[in-house]
Amino acid sequence: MHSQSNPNVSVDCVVFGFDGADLKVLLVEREGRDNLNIADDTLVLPGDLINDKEDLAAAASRVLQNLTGIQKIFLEQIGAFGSPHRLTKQKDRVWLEAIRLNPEARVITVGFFALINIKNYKIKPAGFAKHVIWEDYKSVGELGFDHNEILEAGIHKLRDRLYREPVGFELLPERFSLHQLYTLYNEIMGGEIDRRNFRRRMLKTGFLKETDEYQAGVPHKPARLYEFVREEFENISKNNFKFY
Amino acid sequence: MHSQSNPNVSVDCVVFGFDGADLKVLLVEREGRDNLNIADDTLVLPGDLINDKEDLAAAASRVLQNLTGIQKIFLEQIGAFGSPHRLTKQKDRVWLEAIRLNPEARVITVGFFALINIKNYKIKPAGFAKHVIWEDYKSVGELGFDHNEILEAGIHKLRDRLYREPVGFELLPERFSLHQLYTLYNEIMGGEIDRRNFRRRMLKTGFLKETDEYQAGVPHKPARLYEFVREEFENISKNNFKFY
DNA sequence: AAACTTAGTGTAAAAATTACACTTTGAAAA
DNA sequence: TTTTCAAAGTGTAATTTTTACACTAAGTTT
Repeated sequence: MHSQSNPNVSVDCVVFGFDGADLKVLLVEREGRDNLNIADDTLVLPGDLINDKEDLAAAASRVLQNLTGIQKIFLEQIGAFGSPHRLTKQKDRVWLEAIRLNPEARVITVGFFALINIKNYKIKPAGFAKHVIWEDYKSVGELGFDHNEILEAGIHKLRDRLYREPVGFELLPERFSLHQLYTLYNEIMGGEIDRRNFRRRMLKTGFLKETDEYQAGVPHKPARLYEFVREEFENISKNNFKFY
Repeated sequence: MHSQSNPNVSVDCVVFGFDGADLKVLLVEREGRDNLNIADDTLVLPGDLINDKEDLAAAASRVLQNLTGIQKIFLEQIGAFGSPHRLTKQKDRVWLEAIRLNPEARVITVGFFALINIKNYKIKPAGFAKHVIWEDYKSVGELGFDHNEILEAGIHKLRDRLYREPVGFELLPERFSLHQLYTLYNEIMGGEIDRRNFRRRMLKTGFLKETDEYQAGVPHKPARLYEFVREEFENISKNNFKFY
Protein backbone atom coordinates (compact mmCIF):
# COMPACT_ATOMS: atom_id res chain seq x y z
CA MET A 1 0.00 0.00 0.00
CA HIS A 2 2.77 2.38 0.90
CA SER A 3 5.11 0.65 -1.50
CA GLN A 4 5.42 3.49 -3.97
CA SER A 5 4.69 6.40 -1.70
CA ASN A 6 7.16 9.18 -1.23
CA PRO A 7 8.07 9.44 2.46
CA ASN A 8 8.68 13.18 2.41
CA VAL A 9 5.67 14.71 0.74
CA SER A 10 1.98 14.49 1.50
CA VAL A 11 -1.21 16.27 0.53
CA ASP A 12 -4.03 17.39 2.78
CA CYS A 13 -7.43 18.54 1.68
CA VAL A 14 -9.68 21.19 3.09
CA VAL A 15 -13.06 20.21 1.71
CA PHE A 16 -15.75 22.80 2.18
CA GLY A 17 -19.38 21.89 1.89
CA PHE A 18 -22.59 23.82 2.21
CA ASP A 19 -25.90 22.42 3.35
CA GLY A 20 -27.99 25.48 2.65
CA ALA A 21 -27.33 27.08 5.99
CA ASP A 22 -23.85 26.51 7.34
CA LEU A 23 -20.38 26.16 5.94
CA LYS A 24 -19.00 22.72 6.71
CA VAL A 25 -15.60 21.06 6.57
CA LEU A 26 -14.89 17.42 5.92
CA LEU A 27 -12.87 15.83 8.72
CA VAL A 28 -11.64 12.29 9.31
CA GLU A 29 -11.52 10.35 12.56
CA ARG A 30 -7.92 9.26 12.63
CA GLU A 31 -8.40 6.27 14.90
CA GLY A 32 -11.22 4.66 12.96
CA ARG A 33 -9.69 5.37 9.59
CA ASP A 34 -6.40 3.75 10.34
CA ASN A 35 -7.57 0.91 12.59
CA LEU A 36 -5.20 1.97 15.28
CA ASN A 37 -4.74 -0.22 18.31
CA ILE A 38 -4.16 2.92 20.32
CA ALA A 39 -6.72 5.33 21.72
CA ASP A 40 -6.82 8.44 19.55
CA ASP A 41 -9.87 10.62 19.19
CA THR A 42 -8.12 13.15 16.99
CA LEU A 43 -9.78 14.65 13.95
CA VAL A 44 -7.68 15.50 10.93
CA LEU A 45 -8.04 16.75 7.40
CA PRO A 46 -8.15 13.97 4.82
CA GLY A 47 -4.70 13.45 3.39
CA ASP A 48 -2.03 10.97 2.41
CA LEU A 49 1.54 10.64 1.25
CA ILE A 50 1.92 11.19 -2.47
CA ASN A 51 2.85 8.37 -4.77
CA ASP A 52 6.13 8.67 -6.56
CA LYS A 53 4.83 9.32 -10.05
CA GLU A 54 1.73 11.17 -9.03
CA ASP A 55 1.00 14.83 -9.56
CA LEU A 56 0.21 16.77 -6.41
CA ALA A 57 -3.30 17.66 -7.50
CA ALA A 58 -3.81 14.06 -8.58
CA ALA A 59 -2.88 12.87 -5.12
CA ALA A 60 -5.39 15.26 -3.57
CA SER A 61 -7.93 14.06 -6.06
CA ARG A 62 -7.25 10.44 -5.16
CA VAL A 63 -7.71 11.14 -1.48
CA LEU A 64 -11.03 12.80 -2.19
CA GLN A 65 -12.19 10.10 -4.47
CA ASN A 66 -11.49 7.54 -1.79
CA LEU A 67 -13.52 9.63 0.59
CA THR A 68 -16.45 10.67 -1.47
CA GLY A 69 -16.50 8.68 -4.67
CA ILE A 70 -16.48 11.92 -6.63
CA GLN A 71 -14.08 12.22 -9.51
CA LYS A 72 -14.06 15.71 -10.87
CA ILE A 73 -14.26 18.38 -8.27
CA PHE A 74 -12.98 21.90 -7.99
CA LEU A 75 -9.50 21.69 -6.46
CA GLU A 76 -7.06 24.45 -5.78
CA GLN A 77 -3.73 24.54 -4.10
CA ILE A 78 -3.44 26.42 -0.82
CA GLY A 79 0.31 26.14 -0.47
CA ALA A 80 3.04 24.08 1.16
CA PHE A 81 3.34 23.60 4.89
CA GLY A 82 6.76 22.52 5.97
CA SER A 83 7.62 23.53 9.50
CA PRO A 84 10.11 21.01 10.87
CA HIS A 85 7.88 20.86 13.95
CA ARG A 86 4.61 20.14 12.23
CA LEU A 87 4.59 16.46 13.25
CA THR A 88 6.07 16.71 16.71
CA LYS A 89 2.98 16.86 18.93
CA GLN A 90 2.98 13.85 21.25
CA LYS A 91 -0.26 12.34 19.96
CA ASP A 92 0.87 12.76 16.39
CA ARG A 93 4.16 11.02 17.12
CA VAL A 94 2.30 8.03 18.51
CA TRP A 95 0.17 7.89 15.41
CA LEU A 96 3.16 8.18 13.09
CA GLU A 97 4.95 5.39 14.85
CA ALA A 98 1.92 3.16 14.61
CA ILE A 99 1.26 3.82 10.96
CA ARG A 100 4.30 4.95 8.97
CA LEU A 101 7.12 2.88 7.59
CA ASN A 102 9.47 5.72 8.38
CA PRO A 103 7.96 7.71 11.23
CA GLU A 104 11.01 9.93 11.60
CA ALA A 105 10.88 11.24 8.05
CA ARG A 106 10.56 14.94 7.50
CA VAL A 107 7.21 15.44 5.79
CA ILE A 108 6.15 18.58 4.07
CA THR A 109 2.55 18.69 3.02
CA VAL A 110 0.77 20.52 0.25
CA GLY A 111 -2.69 21.77 1.10
CA PHE A 112 -5.57 21.84 -1.35
CA PHE A 113 -9.05 23.09 -0.97
CA ALA A 114 -12.12 21.67 -2.58
CA LEU A 115 -15.77 22.59 -2.66
CA ILE A 116 -18.56 20.08 -2.55
CA ASN A 117 -22.29 20.39 -2.69
CA ILE A 118 -23.20 18.25 0.26
CA LYS A 119 -26.61 17.30 -1.01
CA ASN A 120 -25.56 16.36 -4.53
CA TYR A 121 -22.75 14.08 -3.56
CA LYS A 122 -23.58 11.77 -0.72
CA ILE A 123 -20.39 10.45 0.75
CA LYS A 124 -20.02 6.81 -0.19
CA PRO A 125 -19.10 4.65 2.78
CA ALA A 126 -15.90 3.22 1.30
CA GLY A 127 -12.29 3.26 2.46
CA PHE A 128 -11.67 6.20 4.70
CA ALA A 129 -15.18 7.30 4.35
CA LYS A 130 -16.61 5.28 7.20
CA HIS A 131 -14.92 7.68 9.52
CA VAL A 132 -15.70 10.94 7.88
CA ILE A 133 -17.80 13.74 9.30
CA TRP A 134 -19.03 17.12 8.12
CA GLU A 135 -18.11 19.53 10.86
CA ASP A 136 -19.55 23.00 11.09
CA TYR A 137 -16.70 25.31 10.17
CA LYS A 138 -17.33 27.53 13.16
CA SER A 139 -17.16 24.62 15.60
CA VAL A 140 -13.93 23.00 14.49
CA GLY A 141 -11.73 22.30 17.51
CA GLU A 142 -8.11 21.27 17.75
CA LEU A 143 -7.10 19.05 14.87
CA GLY A 144 -4.12 16.75 14.57
CA PHE A 145 -0.76 17.80 13.12
CA ASP A 146 -0.76 21.39 11.84
CA HIS A 147 -4.20 20.98 10.32
CA ASN A 148 -5.78 23.99 12.01
CA GLU A 149 -3.20 26.11 10.26
CA ILE A 150 -3.98 24.52 6.91
CA LEU A 151 -7.68 25.01 7.50
CA GLU A 152 -7.19 28.69 8.27
CA ALA A 153 -5.13 29.14 5.13
CA GLY A 154 -7.90 27.32 3.26
CA ILE A 155 -10.69 29.63 4.38
CA HIS A 156 -8.59 32.64 3.46
CA LYS A 157 -7.95 31.26 0.02
CA LEU A 158 -11.64 30.54 -0.39
CA ARG A 159 -12.59 34.10 0.55
CA ASP A 160 -9.96 35.37 -1.81
CA ARG A 161 -11.31 33.32 -4.66
CA LEU A 162 -14.85 34.30 -3.93
CA TYR A 163 -13.98 37.85 -4.93
CA ARG A 164 -12.71 36.88 -8.34
CA GLU A 165 -14.30 33.68 -9.42
CA PRO A 166 -17.76 32.25 -9.05
CA VAL A 167 -16.53 29.37 -6.96
CA GLY A 168 -19.61 29.64 -4.81
CA PHE A 169 -21.67 28.00 -7.49
CA GLU A 170 -19.81 24.75 -6.91
CA LEU A 171 -21.45 24.54 -3.53
CA LEU A 172 -25.03 24.91 -4.73
CA PRO A 173 -27.42 22.71 -6.68
CA GLU A 174 -27.62 23.45 -10.38
CA ARG A 175 -30.71 25.53 -9.80
CA PHE A 176 -30.78 27.69 -6.74
CA SER A 177 -32.54 30.67 -5.28
CA LEU A 178 -30.87 34.00 -4.73
CA HIS A 179 -31.45 33.48 -1.05
CA GLN A 180 -29.34 30.32 -1.11
CA LEU A 181 -26.58 32.11 -2.95
CA TYR A 182 -26.80 34.98 -0.50
CA THR A 183 -26.64 32.73 2.52
CA LEU A 184 -23.62 30.96 1.13
CA TYR A 185 -21.68 34.15 0.42
CA ASN A 186 -22.64 35.67 3.71
CA GLU A 187 -21.58 32.53 5.53
CA ILE A 188 -18.22 32.28 3.81
CA MET A 189 -17.45 35.93 4.30
CA GLY A 190 -18.47 35.61 7.89
CA GLY A 191 -20.06 38.98 7.50
CA GLU A 192 -23.00 41.22 7.10
CA ILE A 193 -23.69 41.52 3.41
CA ASP A 194 -26.71 43.65 2.54
CA ARG A 195 -29.33 41.38 1.03
CA ARG A 196 -30.78 43.84 -1.48
CA ASN A 197 -27.44 45.11 -2.65
CA PHE A 198 -26.16 41.57 -3.00
CA ARG A 199 -29.12 40.66 -5.17
CA ARG A 200 -28.65 43.64 -7.45
CA ARG A 201 -24.95 43.08 -7.87
CA MET A 202 -25.32 39.41 -8.62
CA LEU A 203 -28.04 39.98 -11.19
CA LYS A 204 -26.00 42.73 -12.83
CA THR A 205 -23.09 40.38 -13.50
CA GLY A 206 -25.10 38.62 -16.17
CA PHE A 207 -24.01 35.14 -15.08
CA LEU A 208 -27.32 34.28 -13.55
CA LYS A 209 -29.99 33.02 -15.86
CA GLU A 210 -33.47 33.07 -14.42
CA THR A 211 -35.48 29.92 -14.99
CA ASP A 212 -39.23 29.39 -14.87
CA GLU A 213 -38.86 27.05 -11.97
CA TYR A 214 -39.75 27.98 -8.41
CA GLN A 215 -39.08 26.46 -5.05
CA ALA A 216 -41.65 23.89 -4.07
CA GLY A 217 -42.86 22.75 -0.68
CA VAL A 218 -41.63 25.72 1.27
CA PRO A 219 -43.95 27.27 3.84
CA HIS A 220 -43.71 30.72 2.33
CA LYS A 221 -43.61 32.51 -0.98
CA PRO A 222 -41.52 30.29 -3.26
CA ALA A 223 -38.40 31.85 -4.71
CA ARG A 224 -37.51 31.84 -8.37
CA LEU A 225 -34.61 29.53 -9.19
CA TYR A 226 -31.56 30.61 -11.19
CA GLU A 227 -28.79 28.88 -13.06
CA PHE A 228 -25.17 29.87 -13.45
CA VAL A 229 -24.17 30.60 -17.05
CA ARG A 230 -20.62 29.37 -17.18
CA GLU A 231 -19.80 30.37 -20.76
CA GLU A 232 -20.88 33.93 -20.10
CA PHE A 233 -18.53 34.10 -17.19
CA GLU A 234 -15.62 32.65 -19.07
CA ASN A 235 -15.97 35.21 -21.85
CA ILE A 236 -15.91 38.17 -19.58
CA SER A 237 -13.41 36.99 -17.02
CA LYS A 238 -10.52 37.03 -19.46
CA ASN A 239 -9.42 40.42 -18.26
CA ASN A 240 -9.15 41.88 -14.78
CA PHE A 241 -12.76 41.24 -13.97
CA LYS A 242 -13.90 41.41 -10.40
CA PHE A 243 -16.68 39.04 -9.74
CA TYR A 244 -18.04 40.27 -6.48
CA MET B 1 27.42 19.73 1.61
CA HIS B 2 24.45 17.68 0.62
CA SER B 3 24.85 15.55 3.72
CA GLN B 4 21.70 16.68 5.51
CA SER B 5 19.61 17.73 2.56
CA ASN B 6 16.26 16.18 1.90
CA PRO B 7 16.29 14.57 -1.56
CA ASN B 8 12.61 15.19 -2.25
CA VAL B 9 11.99 18.83 -1.48
CA SER B 10 13.60 21.99 -2.77
CA VAL B 11 12.91 25.69 -2.73
CA ASP B 12 13.22 28.13 -5.60
CA CYS B 13 13.17 31.88 -5.34
CA VAL B 14 11.72 34.46 -7.67
CA VAL B 15 13.59 37.59 -6.66
CA PHE B 16 12.21 40.78 -8.13
CA GLY B 17 14.26 43.91 -8.23
CA PHE B 18 13.67 47.39 -9.52
CA ASP B 19 16.30 49.74 -10.84
CA GLY B 20 14.10 52.78 -11.21
CA ALA B 21 12.91 51.89 -14.68
CA ASP B 22 12.42 48.19 -15.26
CA LEU B 23 11.31 45.22 -13.24
CA LYS B 24 14.14 42.71 -13.00
CA VAL B 25 14.45 39.09 -11.92
CA LEU B 26 17.47 37.46 -10.37
CA LEU B 27 18.69 34.47 -12.38
CA VAL B 28 21.62 32.12 -11.96
CA GLU B 29 23.88 30.65 -14.60
CA ARG B 30 23.65 26.98 -13.86
CA GLU B 31 26.94 26.00 -15.42
CA GLY B 32 29.07 28.55 -13.64
CA ARG B 33 27.37 28.12 -10.33
CA ASP B 34 27.86 24.40 -10.15
CA ASN B 35 31.24 24.11 -11.84
CA LEU B 36 29.87 21.64 -14.31
CA ASN B 37 32.20 19.83 -16.63
CA ILE B 38 29.44 19.83 -19.20
CA ALA B 39 28.32 22.62 -21.49
CA ASP B 40 25.15 24.15 -20.13
CA ASP B 41 24.10 27.72 -20.78
CA THR B 42 20.82 27.37 -18.96
CA LEU B 43 19.54 30.07 -16.65
CA VAL B 44 17.55 29.07 -13.59
CA LEU B 45 15.96 30.60 -10.54
CA PRO B 46 18.13 30.41 -7.46
CA GLY B 47 17.18 27.40 -5.40
CA ASP B 48 18.38 24.39 -3.48
CA LEU B 49 17.26 21.26 -1.71
CA ILE B 50 16.05 21.91 1.80
CA ASN B 51 17.94 20.71 4.81
CA ASP B 52 16.25 18.17 6.97
CA LYS B 53 15.53 20.35 9.98
CA GLU B 54 15.08 23.56 8.08
CA ASP B 55 11.86 25.47 7.65
CA LEU B 56 10.85 26.11 4.05
CA ALA B 57 11.08 29.87 4.33
CA ALA B 58 14.39 29.47 6.10
CA ALA B 59 15.72 27.46 3.18
CA ALA B 60 14.64 30.17 0.76
CA SER B 61 16.22 32.72 3.02
CA ARG B 62 19.47 30.77 3.11
CA VAL B 63 19.58 30.57 -0.68
CA LEU B 64 19.07 34.31 -0.91
CA GLN B 65 21.61 35.08 1.71
CA ASN B 66 24.17 33.03 -0.16
CA LEU B 67 23.32 35.01 -3.26
CA THR B 68 23.06 38.51 -1.96
CA GLY B 69 24.40 38.66 1.55
CA ILE B 70 21.08 40.09 2.69
CA GLN B 71 19.50 38.62 5.78
CA LYS B 72 16.08 40.01 6.29
CA ILE B 73 14.08 40.41 3.14
CA PHE B 74 10.44 40.23 2.27
CA LEU B 75 9.67 36.61 1.40
CA GLU B 76 6.37 35.06 0.52
CA GLN B 77 5.42 31.60 -0.57
CA ILE B 78 4.10 31.18 -4.09
CA GLY B 79 3.11 27.55 -3.76
CA ALA B 80 4.31 24.03 -4.42
CA PHE B 81 5.27 22.75 -7.86
CA GLY B 82 5.20 19.03 -8.09
CA SER B 83 4.57 17.75 -11.58
CA PRO B 84 6.25 14.35 -11.94
CA HIS B 85 7.66 15.68 -15.21
CA ARG B 86 9.18 18.84 -13.92
CA LEU B 87 12.74 17.51 -14.06
CA THR B 88 12.55 15.42 -17.20
CA LYS B 89 13.84 17.83 -19.86
CA GLN B 90 17.00 16.38 -21.41
CA LYS B 91 19.32 19.19 -20.37
CA ASP B 92 17.96 19.10 -16.85
CA ARG B 93 18.55 15.36 -16.62
CA VAL B 94 22.18 15.84 -17.58
CA TRP B 95 22.56 18.47 -14.92
CA LEU B 96 20.87 16.33 -12.28
CA GLU B 97 23.12 13.41 -13.06
CA ALA B 98 26.18 15.60 -12.81
CA ILE B 99 25.23 17.23 -9.54
CA ARG B 100 22.83 15.21 -7.43
CA LEU B 101 23.51 12.29 -5.17
CA ASN B 102 20.20 10.80 -6.17
CA PRO B 103 19.33 12.17 -9.61
CA GLU B 104 16.29 9.95 -9.97
CA ALA B 105 14.56 11.28 -6.87
CA ARG B 106 11.16 12.84 -7.22
CA VAL B 107 11.59 16.48 -6.25
CA ILE B 108 8.79 18.81 -5.50
CA THR B 109 9.76 22.41 -5.07
CA VAL B 110 8.25 25.24 -3.10
CA GLY B 111 8.43 28.63 -4.77
CA PHE B 112 8.98 31.87 -2.88
CA PHE B 113 9.10 35.38 -4.09
CA ALA B 114 11.22 38.15 -2.73
CA LEU B 115 11.64 41.82 -3.44
CA ILE B 116 14.93 43.61 -3.44
CA ASN B 117 15.95 47.17 -3.98
CA ILE B 118 18.71 46.67 -6.48
CA LYS B 119 20.59 49.81 -5.61
CA ASN B 120 20.52 49.37 -1.84
CA TYR B 121 21.78 45.84 -1.81
CA LYS B 122 24.64 45.24 -4.14
CA ILE B 123 24.99 41.54 -4.71
CA LYS B 124 28.06 40.32 -2.92
CA PRO B 125 30.21 38.12 -5.12
CA ALA B 126 30.20 35.08 -2.85
CA GLY B 127 29.12 31.47 -3.40
CA PHE B 128 26.52 31.33 -6.10
CA ALA B 129 26.70 35.01 -6.59
CA LYS B 130 29.53 35.04 -9.10
CA HIS B 131 27.07 33.69 -11.61
CA VAL B 132 24.06 35.77 -10.91
CA ILE B 133 22.42 38.24 -13.24
CA TRP B 134 19.55 40.68 -13.08
CA GLU B 135 17.43 39.96 -16.12
CA ASP B 136 14.77 42.31 -17.36
CA TYR B 137 11.49 40.59 -16.52
CA LYS B 138 10.13 41.19 -19.99
CA SER B 139 13.16 39.57 -21.68
CA VAL B 140 13.33 36.34 -19.71
CA GLY B 141 13.68 33.42 -22.12
CA GLU B 142 13.42 29.71 -21.51
CA LEU B 143 14.68 28.74 -18.09
CA GLY B 144 15.72 25.33 -16.80
CA PHE B 145 13.34 22.90 -15.11
CA ASP B 146 9.83 24.32 -14.68
CA HIS B 147 11.15 27.68 -13.68
CA ASN B 148 9.20 29.68 -16.23
CA GLU B 149 6.06 28.36 -14.63
CA ILE B 150 7.27 29.35 -11.17
CA LEU B 151 8.21 32.80 -12.45
CA GLU B 152 4.76 33.31 -13.93
CA ALA B 153 3.14 32.26 -10.69
CA GLY B 154 5.47 34.68 -8.95
CA ILE B 155 4.49 37.72 -10.98
CA HIS B 156 0.84 36.91 -10.45
CA LYS B 157 1.36 36.69 -6.72
CA LEU B 158 3.24 39.97 -6.78
CA ARG B 159 0.42 41.74 -8.62
CA ASP B 160 -2.05 40.25 -6.22
CA ARG B 161 -0.12 41.49 -3.24
CA LEU B 162 0.33 44.91 -4.74
CA TYR B 163 -3.42 45.46 -4.43
CA ARG B 164 -3.49 44.75 -0.75
CA GLU B 165 -0.14 45.47 0.74
CA PRO B 166 2.46 48.12 0.18
CA VAL B 167 4.99 45.60 -1.01
CA GLY B 168 6.16 48.05 -3.62
CA PHE B 169 8.00 50.05 -1.01
CA GLU B 170 10.40 47.18 -0.55
CA LEU B 171 11.70 47.84 -4.02
CA LEU B 172 12.45 51.51 -3.54
CA PRO B 173 15.03 53.44 -1.56
CA GLU B 174 13.88 54.71 1.82
CA ARG B 175 13.15 58.08 0.30
CA PHE B 176 11.66 58.15 -3.12
CA SER B 177 9.75 60.38 -5.50
CA LEU B 178 6.17 59.77 -6.48
CA HIS B 179 7.41 59.30 -10.01
CA GLN B 180 9.55 56.36 -8.92
CA LEU B 181 6.63 54.82 -7.11
CA TYR B 182 4.43 55.37 -10.12
CA THR B 183 6.92 53.83 -12.50
CA LEU B 184 7.25 50.79 -10.30
CA TYR B 185 3.53 50.20 -10.00
CA ASN B 186 2.97 50.81 -13.64
CA GLU B 187 5.77 48.43 -14.54
CA ILE B 188 4.55 45.63 -12.29
CA MET B 189 0.99 45.99 -13.43
CA GLY B 190 2.18 45.98 -17.00
CA GLY B 191 -0.40 48.64 -17.65
CA GLU B 192 -1.52 52.15 -18.16
CA ILE B 193 -2.11 53.73 -14.80
CA ASP B 194 -3.14 57.37 -14.91
CA ARG B 195 -0.34 59.41 -13.38
CA ARG B 196 -2.47 62.09 -11.75
CA ASN B 197 -5.00 59.70 -10.34
CA PHE B 198 -2.25 57.47 -9.03
CA ARG B 199 -0.67 60.40 -7.25
CA ARG B 200 -3.92 61.44 -5.65
CA ARG B 201 -4.79 57.96 -4.48
CA MET B 202 -1.38 57.29 -3.03
CA LEU B 203 -1.33 60.56 -1.13
CA LYS B 204 -4.81 59.97 0.18
CA THR B 205 -3.81 56.67 1.80
CA GLY B 206 -1.87 58.56 4.44
CA PHE B 207 1.09 56.19 4.32
CA LEU B 208 3.33 58.60 2.53
CA LYS B 209 5.10 61.20 4.60
CA GLU B 210 6.51 64.06 2.65
CA THR B 211 10.05 65.05 3.55
CA ASP B 212 11.89 68.30 2.94
CA GLU B 213 14.34 66.54 0.70
CA TYR B 214 14.33 66.83 -3.06
CA GLN B 215 16.00 64.96 -5.85
CA ALA B 216 19.45 66.26 -6.65
CA GLY B 217 21.43 66.29 -9.85
CA VAL B 218 18.53 65.65 -12.20
CA PRO B 219 18.33 67.73 -15.38
CA HIS B 220 14.81 68.94 -14.67
CA LYS B 221 12.65 70.13 -11.81
CA PRO B 222 13.61 68.01 -8.81
CA ALA B 223 10.84 66.00 -7.22
CA ARG B 224 10.00 66.01 -3.57
CA LEU B 225 10.95 62.79 -1.80
CA TYR B 226 8.56 60.80 0.38
CA GLU B 227 8.89 58.12 3.00
CA PHE B 228 6.61 55.21 3.73
CA VAL B 229 5.05 55.33 7.19
CA ARG B 230 4.88 51.71 8.14
CA GLU B 231 3.13 52.07 11.51
CA GLU B 232 0.36 54.06 9.91
CA PHE B 233 -0.23 51.29 7.45
CA GLU B 234 -0.20 48.57 10.03
CA ASN B 235 -2.85 50.34 12.09
CA ILE B 236 -5.29 50.74 9.28
CA SER B 237 -4.69 47.50 7.43
CA LYS B 238 -6.13 45.41 10.25
CA ASN B 239 -9.46 45.20 8.49
CA ASN B 240 -10.34 44.59 4.87
CA PHE B 241 -8.34 47.52 3.63
CA LYS B 242 -7.54 47.80 -0.04
CA PHE B 243 -4.27 49.46 -0.58
CA TYR B 244 -4.46 50.34 -4.21
C1' DA C 1 -59.29 34.35 8.08
C1' DA C 2 -55.24 35.43 10.51
C1' DA C 3 -50.45 34.79 11.25
C1' DC C 4 -46.15 33.61 9.73
C1' DT C 5 -42.11 33.43 6.74
C1' DT C 6 -39.38 34.50 3.15
C1' DA C 7 -39.51 36.81 -1.71
C1' DG C 8 -39.04 40.69 -3.97
C1' DT C 9 -38.56 45.62 -4.95
C1' DG C 10 -36.34 51.39 -5.39
C1' DT C 11 -34.25 55.51 -4.15
C1' DA C 12 -31.42 59.14 -2.63
C1' DA C 13 -26.95 60.50 -0.72
C1' DA C 14 -22.18 59.79 -0.55
C1' DA C 15 -18.02 58.14 -2.26
C1' DA C 16 -14.98 56.60 -5.70
C1' DT C 17 -13.42 56.55 -10.27
C1' DT C 18 -12.28 58.29 -14.56
C1' DA C 19 -10.69 61.31 -18.22
C1' DC C 20 -8.18 64.97 -19.26
C1' DA C 21 -4.06 69.61 -20.26
C1' DC C 22 -1.60 73.25 -18.74
C1' DT C 23 1.92 75.68 -15.70
C1' DT C 24 6.24 75.31 -12.93
C1' DT C 25 10.93 74.58 -12.09
C1' DG C 26 15.61 73.62 -12.42
C1' DA C 27 19.51 72.04 -15.37
C1' DA C 28 21.71 71.91 -19.64
C1' DA C 29 22.56 73.60 -24.03
C1' DA C 30 22.96 77.26 -27.14
C1' DT D 1 21.87 85.07 -20.39
C1' DT D 2 18.44 83.21 -22.92
C1' DT D 3 16.33 79.25 -24.73
C1' DT D 4 15.13 74.59 -24.51
C1' DC D 5 14.28 70.41 -22.44
C1' DA D 6 12.28 67.05 -19.14
C1' DA D 7 9.87 65.86 -15.59
C1' DA D 8 7.08 67.89 -11.46
C1' DG D 9 3.07 69.31 -9.99
C1' DT D 10 -1.80 70.64 -9.95
C1' DG D 11 -8.02 70.58 -10.32
C1' DT D 12 -12.43 69.70 -12.03
C1' DA D 13 -16.55 67.92 -13.87
C1' DA D 14 -19.02 63.77 -15.29
C1' DT D 15 -19.89 59.13 -14.39
C1' DT D 16 -20.15 55.13 -11.82
C1' DT D 17 -20.30 52.60 -7.67
C1' DT D 18 -21.47 51.96 -3.11
C1' DT D 19 -24.19 52.28 0.75
C1' DA D 20 -28.08 52.53 3.83
C1' DC D 21 -32.52 51.62 4.41
C1' DA D 22 -38.38 49.54 4.88
C1' DC D 23 -42.29 48.16 2.94
C1' DT D 24 -45.49 45.07 0.03
C1' DA D 25 -46.32 40.35 -2.11
C1' DA D 26 -47.28 35.59 -1.98
C1' DG D 27 -47.79 31.15 -0.44
C1' DT D 28 -48.26 27.89 3.83
C1' DT D 29 -49.72 26.76 8.27
C1' DT D 30 -52.63 27.33 12.12
